[in-house]
Parts: sequence; C-alpha cells; structure tokens
Amino acid sequence: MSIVSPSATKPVRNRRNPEVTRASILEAARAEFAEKGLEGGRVDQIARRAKANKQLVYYYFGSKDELYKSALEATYAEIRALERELDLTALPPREAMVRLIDFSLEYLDKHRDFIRMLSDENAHGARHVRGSEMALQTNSPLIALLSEALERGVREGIFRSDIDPLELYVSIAGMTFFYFANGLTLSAIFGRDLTQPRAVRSYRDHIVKLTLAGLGA
Amino acid sequence: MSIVSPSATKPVRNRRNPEVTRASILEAARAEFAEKGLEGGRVDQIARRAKANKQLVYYYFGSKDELYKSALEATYAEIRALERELDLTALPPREAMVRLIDFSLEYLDKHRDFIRMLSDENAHGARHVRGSEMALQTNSPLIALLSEALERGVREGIFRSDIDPLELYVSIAGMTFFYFANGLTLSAIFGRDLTQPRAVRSYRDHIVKLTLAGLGA
Amino acid sequence: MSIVSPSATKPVRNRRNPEVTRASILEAARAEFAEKGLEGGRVDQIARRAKANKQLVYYYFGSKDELYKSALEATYAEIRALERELDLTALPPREAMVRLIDFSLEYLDKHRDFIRMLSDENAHGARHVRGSEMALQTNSPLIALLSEALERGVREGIFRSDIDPLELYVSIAGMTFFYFANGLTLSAIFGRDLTQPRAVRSYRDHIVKLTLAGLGA
Amino acid sequence: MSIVSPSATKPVRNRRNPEVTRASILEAARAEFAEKGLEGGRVDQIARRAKANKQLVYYYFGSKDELYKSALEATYAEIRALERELDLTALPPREAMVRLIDFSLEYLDKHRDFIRMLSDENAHGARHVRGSEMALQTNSPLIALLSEALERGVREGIFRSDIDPLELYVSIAGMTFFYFANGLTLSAIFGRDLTQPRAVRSYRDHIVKLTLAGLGA
DNA sequence: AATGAATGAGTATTCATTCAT
DNA sequence: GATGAATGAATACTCATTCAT
Repeated sequence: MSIVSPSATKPVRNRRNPEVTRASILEAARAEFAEKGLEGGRVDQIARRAKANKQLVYYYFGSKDELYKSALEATYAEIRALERELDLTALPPREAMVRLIDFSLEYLDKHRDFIRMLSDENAHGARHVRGSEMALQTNSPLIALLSEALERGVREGIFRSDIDPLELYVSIAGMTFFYFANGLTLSAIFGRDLTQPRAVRSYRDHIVKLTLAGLGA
Repeated sequence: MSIVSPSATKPVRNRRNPEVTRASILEAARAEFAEKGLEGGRVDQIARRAKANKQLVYYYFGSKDELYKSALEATYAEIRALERELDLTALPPREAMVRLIDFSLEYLDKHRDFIRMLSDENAHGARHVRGSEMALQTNSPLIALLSEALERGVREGIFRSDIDPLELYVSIAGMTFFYFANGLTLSAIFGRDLTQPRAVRSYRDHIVKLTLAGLGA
Repeated sequence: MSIVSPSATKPVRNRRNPEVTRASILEAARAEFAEKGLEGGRVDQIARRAKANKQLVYYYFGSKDELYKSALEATYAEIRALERELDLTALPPREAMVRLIDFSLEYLDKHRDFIRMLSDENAHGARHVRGSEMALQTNSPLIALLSEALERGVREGIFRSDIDPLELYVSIAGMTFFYFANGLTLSAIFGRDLTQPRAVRSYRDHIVKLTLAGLGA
Repeated sequence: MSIVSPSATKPVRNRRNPEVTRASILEAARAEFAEKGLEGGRVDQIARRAKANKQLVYYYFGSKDELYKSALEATYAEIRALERELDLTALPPREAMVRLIDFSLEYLDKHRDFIRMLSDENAHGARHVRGSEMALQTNSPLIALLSEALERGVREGIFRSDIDPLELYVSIAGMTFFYFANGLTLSAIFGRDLTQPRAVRSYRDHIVKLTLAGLGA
C-alpha cells in the first residue's frame, strides 16, 4: 500500500557543502525579510527560496529572530563595505560632499530592501541591532570621512565651521532615505510620480544645491 | 479567580452611543497599529483595548485591513487639521520656514505612532493610502503654505528662486522624519543618545541653519 | 460629537403591514435556502433580501431552523397545489401517465430550488418534514391520481396488474429527479451536456417509452 | 488537573508511516463529509476522528476544499473499482440488466455516504468533480457494459433497439438513487417505512419488472 | 412591529518550532 | 548535516442569536 518502497533510496540531495547551504539560507532570508518584513517573512518561504529543508534554517540559525539578526548584519556588512570604498579624501571638499550624497541616493535607489529592513528594525525598537556585536562595532566609516571633508572645507574657508558631522550625516541620510522610503505615499498624495528617474535626478540636484549652499561659509 | 467583583455587572456597552463605541474601537486600533504595525496588530487586542466585543470591530469596520485604513485616515486627518492651523502667511519668510521645521519636528517627536504608521504603510506599497479617497483628496496644505512663503522670500530677495516647493517639503520632512524614525538605530550605532531633548534641540538648530543658509539668495 | 442629532426622527420604514413583512421574509428564505442549503443559507442574507431587519426574522419565525421548516412547508404547499390541478381523471390511462411524467419533469426543470431543498432535507434526516404537521398531513394527491389511472389501465387491459402505485410513483420521481439533481455531475463525467433542452426532451421520450412499455399488459 | 494519567504517553503518531497518517485522515474526512456534508463537516472533527493533529490535515491536503475533493475522489475510485468487477458480459442480456440493477441498489443501500456526497456535490455545482482530473478521466465503465448488454439483447431480439445506453443508465440510477436518497422523506410523508429490507426487496422487484418489460422487444 | 447594537461560541487556516531518524 | 512528519498556540473572521429601546 505504501507508495515509497522500502528499498527506494532517499533522495539525498546534500551535494552542497555546509557553507553554501548556510549562505543560501541567509541570502533567501535577506530577500524574504526585505520584501515582507520581520513579521511578514515566512520561515517556510525562506527555506523554499533557499531550496533547503526548513529544519536546516533552525539548525544553522536557531530561530527566526536570530536569522533576522543575521540577515540584518549581512545587510549592514554589505553597505559598510561599500562605504569603505568611498575615497572621499581624494576629492576636494565640495566634490566629496556631492559624492556622498550621490552614493547615498544611488545605494538606496538600488537597494530598496535596505530601506525596508531599516524601517522594520526601528519599528521593533532596534532590538536586533542592539543585540548585534557586529552591527555595533563596525559603525559607519562615513562619519569619519564626512568629518575629514568638512574640516578640509572649513580650513579652505568654503564651509562654515559650526556643523556637527553626525548631524550633517543624519540630515543627508534623512533627505535621501525619506525620499525612497515614502516615495509611494508621497507620489500618491501629491499626484506626482517621484519614482521616475527624472524626478530622482531633479531631487538629487535639489539636495546638492541645498546642502552645498547650506554648508557655505 | 474572577477579576471582576461579584457586584460588577458585565460590561454592557453603551447601547445608545454607537458613535462612542465606534470611536473607541478606532482609537484602540490607532494605538495598536502604531505600536505593532499592520501585521503585528491584533484584532483581539484592539477589541480588548476598546473594551468592545471583537465582533463589533467587524460590525463597524468590516475587516482588519479596512480598520487599518480607517486608523490611517484618522491619523492623517489629525495631522492635516494641525497643519491647517499653521498660519505661515502671517510670518516673514524666514520665520515661516523655521516655524514649519519646528512644527514638523515637534509633531513627530510627540507622535511616534505617526512614524510607525507611515513607515508601515510604505512598506505595504502605500496600499491603503491609494485606496483612500480621503487621504488622497485632502492633501497636505503645507505645500501651498510653503510655496507662498518661498515666493515671498524670493520677492524680498532673501531666498533663491530655483527651489521647488515639493522638493523642499520632502527634504525638510526627510530630515525630521528620519531623525525620529531611525533614532533608536542611530543612537545604538553611534553611541550617542539622539532621543535626549538636548540632542533634539541641537539637531533642530542644525536643520534650521542648513535650510535657511541653503535657501539663502 | 454625535452624528445623529437628537431631534432627527428615526427612519420609520414600516409602511408594510405584518403579513407582507412575514411573507417577504419567507420568500427570501426560500430563495436563500434553495440556493445555499440549510447550512449555507445566512439569516443575515435572508433579512437583506427581504429588506427587513434581522431581528424580525426571529420575531416571526423564532429560529433559523424554524424558518427553514416554514420555507420547506411553503415549497411543499406550492407543489401540492399544482399537483391538485393535474386532472388526470379526464385523460385515458396512457395519456394520464405521460401527463404525470411531463408534469414531474417540467416542475423540476423550472424549480431547481425544490431539488436542493429536498436533497438537503434528506441529508438532514428529513428532520424538518417529520416535525411538520403540514407536510405530513397534506400528502401528495399524486398517489391517488396515479392509483386511479393505473386501475383504469388495468381494467382496460392495457396495463399490467401487479404494479404498486407508490413504487411506480417513486420510480418515476426518481428518474426525473435524479436527472436534474445530478445533471451537473453527470454532464461533467460523461462529457455530454444534459442540461440542454434537446437533451431534456430526448430523456423525456426515453422515460415515457420505458414506463409505458414497462406498464404494458 | 491533568486528564492524562502520568503513564499515558502522548499519542505520538507513527512517524514512519506518513501513508497511514494520510490515509486515516482521508478516511476520517470521508466519514465526516458523508455524515455532515461539505459545509457541515468540521476539519477539527476530522482531525480528531483520524487521531491526527489538525495541522496535519493541512499539511497533507492543503485545505478543507481540497480534502473534500480527495474524499470525493476516493469515493468515486471505490465505486468504480466495484463496477469494474461486474462481469456483465458473462451474463445473458436480461440477467445482465438485473445484475446491474441489483448492484446499484445494493451499493447505495450499503453506502449511504455516497448518496450524501453525490447530492452535496451537485448542490455545489459539481465544482469538485469538474476540478478533478481523476473523476473526469475514469468515467463509469457501466455505460460500456450496459451498451454491450443492450446490443446483445437487441441482436437476440429480446430488447427494443431505440434505447440510448446513457439514458437507460440515468433512469436506472435515478430509480435506485432516489429511493435511498429520499427514503426518509418519502417514508415520513407516505407513512410507509421504505427503509425496511422487505420494502427494499419489493421495490427491487418493481424496478426489475418495469425495466425488463420496458426494454422488451 | 420594528430597529440597530451587541454577544459568544465557533471555524478554517497559519506559523514558528520540534521530533525522530 | 540533512530530512519529512508532527505539534500547539494563535489569528482573522463568521454566524446565529439576543438586548434594549
């Protein structure tokens, strides 16, 4: 009566080595959480995306929450790596500032998933970030880069001297983040499609203008 | 075992005040969704908060999603009402701009729930806003106020003339929104408590400075 | 705060007299139960169909089950009335038999609701019929008519004499009822649309042929 | 407080026999749906009958509707298997016809559940049958058997030649099905217990008589 | 007679997680 | 390391019925 005959070998599919399995689960988790958020993301779906057994998710990550933390860390690691590649020190202060704005805009434009994860994390009281050694330790190199560019500008007499680098960072991040994070709502309410590339470019010019003039000595 | 004292009658609802019942459910929903988000909010909990029978939630609002939409609309209605009270036309251009920034900061500081709902709504593709006549129709009066102040500033020769009001609005909203929306994460990562009133005041000065200088002719 | 001002008169809509209200609820119930069955039928929907207040359903009928019984009785009363109009005594035995078959087929074809109610009632162990004085008392006049026609046929030597009228009734009812009751399934399985008028006519001829020959002396 | 005695182990399912688990759920579903119908059947109850966790029902069958479809298919498969065993070709035409009638009567008499499911399925527009590859493909072998017996009868000059096999099948099925399907109602209304074995035998003789005479050349 | 508001027990379904191998 | 089967607690939503006026 049994469909599976006793002699039938189990479909052993574990061709991949552990690291690959783990990595594919993590990747699947990032995609899932970025799309659906922490609550909306499904462990089942993550396993399916990773083409792995659901139990493996628990074997490697312990729980959904831990997995989320790992996904968050991976996301942070990625952006930090890109930030580290930004060589602002090679650029004159104004160009450095523009470069920073462009970097921020481009990254967010291309990585909407980052926006979702960041929003979600804050909605949950930054619980995972706080519990993450990694996220806390490797803080953004941008502040240092920004500080340095700011100082050079001040020294050259083109930037005002009463600007706090962290506050500047937050305001630039805010202007760029909010644009993409709330783009859909803004577009709906104001009847103007802010997701169009043209609109993005125009907004970029606006921020650059505002910031450079704002920093002007 | 009973929490209720023997003499306590069952919490018979106010049968003559359906509006009150409806309003209390809506209020409970706003609180619940603001705390837990759309997915995290529980209909059961909303009913309990409103001291209403769970079925009443459905009786009055049809579904969790509709209820969320109603909560969102109520939230929008509230902020719009406040915005309408902002009499920027009575102020000189610079003061008007400062007033706007202050309003934005103060509102967000006091209404963290608004932040959560806005983030959540965007995470869900602005689905409810798009489906809401009300949210779409009564769009923010701020843009008009901002336009007017901007124009006056330009006429007076104190503001530059190449600023788009909507883009300015978005950038100001971004700077303020992001600060509160991501305050917890930022605080954790940078090891500096941005939620302290002092920090908020300092950031406020920063934005004002940056914006006014940025708009300067 | 109240939307309804105290002075606003209640929308008194009870223009109709009680009998009309009761009748419209009953009619709505018949339609609803015929479509959805006892379990599938919704009291809410019945009230809406009848444009009556839901509570009125209870006021007039006591419970959903009682209402179902009433609907069933109304359905029976209707078909019995039609049966009583059948004047088989005026027809020669063979024609009487054909008339009976045609009546049965036509009624079922036009009143699919009757089929649903009868099936449903049986699925529930004929519970309502058993509890209905009316359904039990006014039993079908068809048996008497059939008996009489059968006897005449026997006397005339054209019908065999060993036929029990009730059994004949059941077999004719079966042949006609089953055709419509299970028409959809039969059509699906045999890939032949039995609901087409042509198919119905052909089947009618088949039954007539089979029955008359079957009864033949 | 615990109902379970300390020594009683939790009913740990047979982890090595998923087929058994699946089968027991299916069996429980057939029983439940046959008794209560599609709407009346409770998933909870099915799980309990099968001594399985409720979630397993979903694990194996996806939804109540799919489960119903599977139950329907199992029921069809069973009757088809029996039909295939009917060796009408070995019998003379008249005997073949009688055999068919007896088979039909006996099956329905013993499997009241089949009647309920068939009625219910039709009440739902044959939705599940239409969506079932299996039900559509393995259509009844009876039609072929019946055709063959009919033809032989015609060739032997004992059956009339203008009989359509499908229509004959439907009329026989109708006479038998209706008897059991509506037996309770008929018994109640006519005050004659048709469920008694004696009554069944008598009705059987009636159908045989009617059919054979009806088919007579 | 009529009405809208309120209730409680149910009902299918989902989901993170663990077991046994 | 890997797998499929199993579990329990939730969760949104429904429905017949009753209350108070």
